Amino acid sequence: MDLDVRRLRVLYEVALRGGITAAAAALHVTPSAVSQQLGQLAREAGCELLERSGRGVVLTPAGHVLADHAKRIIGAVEQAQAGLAALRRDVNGTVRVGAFPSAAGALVAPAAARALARYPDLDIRVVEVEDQQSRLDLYSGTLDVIVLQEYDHVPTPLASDLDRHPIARDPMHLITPVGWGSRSGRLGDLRDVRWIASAEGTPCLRSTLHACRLAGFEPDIRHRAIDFALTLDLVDAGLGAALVPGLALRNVPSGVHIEPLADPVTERRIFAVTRSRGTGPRRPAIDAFLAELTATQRSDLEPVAAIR
Amino acid sequence: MDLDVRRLRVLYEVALRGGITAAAAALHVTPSAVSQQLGQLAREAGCELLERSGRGVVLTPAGHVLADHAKRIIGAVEQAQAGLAALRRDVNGTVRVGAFPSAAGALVAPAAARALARYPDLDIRVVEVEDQQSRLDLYSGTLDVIVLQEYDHVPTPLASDLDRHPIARDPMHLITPVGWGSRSGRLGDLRDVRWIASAEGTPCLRSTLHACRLAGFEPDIRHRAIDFALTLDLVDAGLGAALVPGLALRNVPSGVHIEPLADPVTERRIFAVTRSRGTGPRRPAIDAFLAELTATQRSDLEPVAAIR
DNA sequence: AGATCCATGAAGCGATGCTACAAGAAGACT
DNA sequence: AGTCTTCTTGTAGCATCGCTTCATGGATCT
Repeated sequence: MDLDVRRLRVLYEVALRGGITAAAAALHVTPSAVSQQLGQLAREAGCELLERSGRGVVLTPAGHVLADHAKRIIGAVEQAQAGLAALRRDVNGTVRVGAFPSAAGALVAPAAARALARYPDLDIRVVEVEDQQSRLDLYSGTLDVIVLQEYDHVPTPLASDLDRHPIARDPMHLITPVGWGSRSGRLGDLRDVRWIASAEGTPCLRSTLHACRLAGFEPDIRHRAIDFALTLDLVDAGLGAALVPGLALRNVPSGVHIEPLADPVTERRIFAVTRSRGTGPRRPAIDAFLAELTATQRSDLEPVAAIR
Repeated sequence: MDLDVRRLRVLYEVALRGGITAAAAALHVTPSAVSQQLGQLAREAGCELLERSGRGVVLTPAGHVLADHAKRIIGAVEQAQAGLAALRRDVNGTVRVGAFPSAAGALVAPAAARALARYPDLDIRVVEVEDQQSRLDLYSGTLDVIVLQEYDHVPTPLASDLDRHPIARDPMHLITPVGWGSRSGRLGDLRDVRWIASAEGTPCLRSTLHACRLAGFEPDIRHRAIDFALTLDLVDAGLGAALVPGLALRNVPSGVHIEPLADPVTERRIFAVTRSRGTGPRRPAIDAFLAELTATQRSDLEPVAAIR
């Protein structure tokens, strides 16, 4: 007669991921188990919650309603745990952090190290994630904190039930082979050279195109690299110029010349996102880690100077 | 790592009933099971939730916090069920109604019969309850609707998370042995006769005393009856007069004379109480029953005329 | 048409939660 | 004081539940 909250969790995950197999993967069980739980839940609810659509399933109206309630219930449970942890006032438990590669290495790792040093009972787990996937994992509780980037001309919309915690501004840098000599950051001087940029559809590529067009030319992109380390290696080999955010400039090859991008300054903003706790405290462990993350010094963002 | 909602239910029940044994009875399990669940919950929570105090247990601060969250979570689950039922728009399931005896017989039973006749899938269960106990059962979900009474000079406080649904006003009647002749409802004429009243501490007794004192005398109470049927039998035997609410006047013995109590009119108000659904619908089944209950005709409240 | 992916069902096994019973602690009664 | 009662907690055993594995049935893509 009563709805089982554990099954509601399963339904919520299915609604989030859009399928039984995906939900099963997120829950670390087999699709069969998910299917059985949903079947039982439908019996408890007294009506069909999802129907087959092609190869997969879609939620019925009742399924959507119930999934929405499930979200609220799961939030209330998490709030209870947070309230309890806040009452104990001790920072422990696990904090799962998802971040894109350059932030993970330059920002999250040091912050995690500081937090772990300060709170011995803390367990921080860093996962490299894709932007889109990370939001699902944040909603489902697989992740507690995600670190996102936002290029200044591409604002990132954020749902109202998520909290935004600014971390840093990360200015773009112009990098060229040392053989080319210094350009003093003038983008316009590089209208006729070969370029290295990120893959189609990435915000980094859009940012590069945006900056070049502002400077009055269309870059001649010859090479594509998603990993900034590869970008640096390509530049080091003299294959072209590139625009790279400062955070990615760690362990720079010796053949790469770096200079800050002169006016107009192009930069990306880096921020953390957590599930919003409408009322009531967040888990102290999460707050402790966020404190370390947002306390990042400006110097951490300019490793260029240290390397040059 | 996660708090189990089923265990939170157990904790909530313990907080409500004030003990493990009482909670176990309400949950229809053995105290041992409750104790084990609480132990497991304490391990999940990471701190003690209750401590022994004398023969029983009391909640620790953490226990109170968690029980409070549990209440919210349970409410959210119930809201989910209500939302689902409202979506199905069909009136079915079980409605458990608690009422004091006279209302149960005169009001609840006919309303339940009408509701059952109109909605074949409905399952209504009427339970005779004590006022105090019924509120706990309402909170814990053992009952969905309780019917309470309120004498006009003794207002009944109601928590903010409960909804009040007025049903009827039930005026008091003056009943005397037929041999005494008609008194035309003047209470002052009966200052020197023997009286029959309810037991110490009952609101009915307070109401009788209040009415007599307003009329300027202290009644000479010789007999005590809680059940109004017994009161009527005692009056029928010529042992005294009594003040009885109209609803109790069913199947009146032939030797009993009934007349409405003249000014000042003393009456009790009868109302139903349900758990408040802050936002979102109530279960259609409960609404359907409430509709029948509040649609009670005035004629139902004056069976006197039909019997006289 | 074959191949692939996804959801669902049946059988079996391990874990979980219950009952029954016993023991210990703290009032209440005589 | 001593005994009784009441309440909670612990242990052993058993039923139920939920998972995995394996197999089946649709639906889409090539």
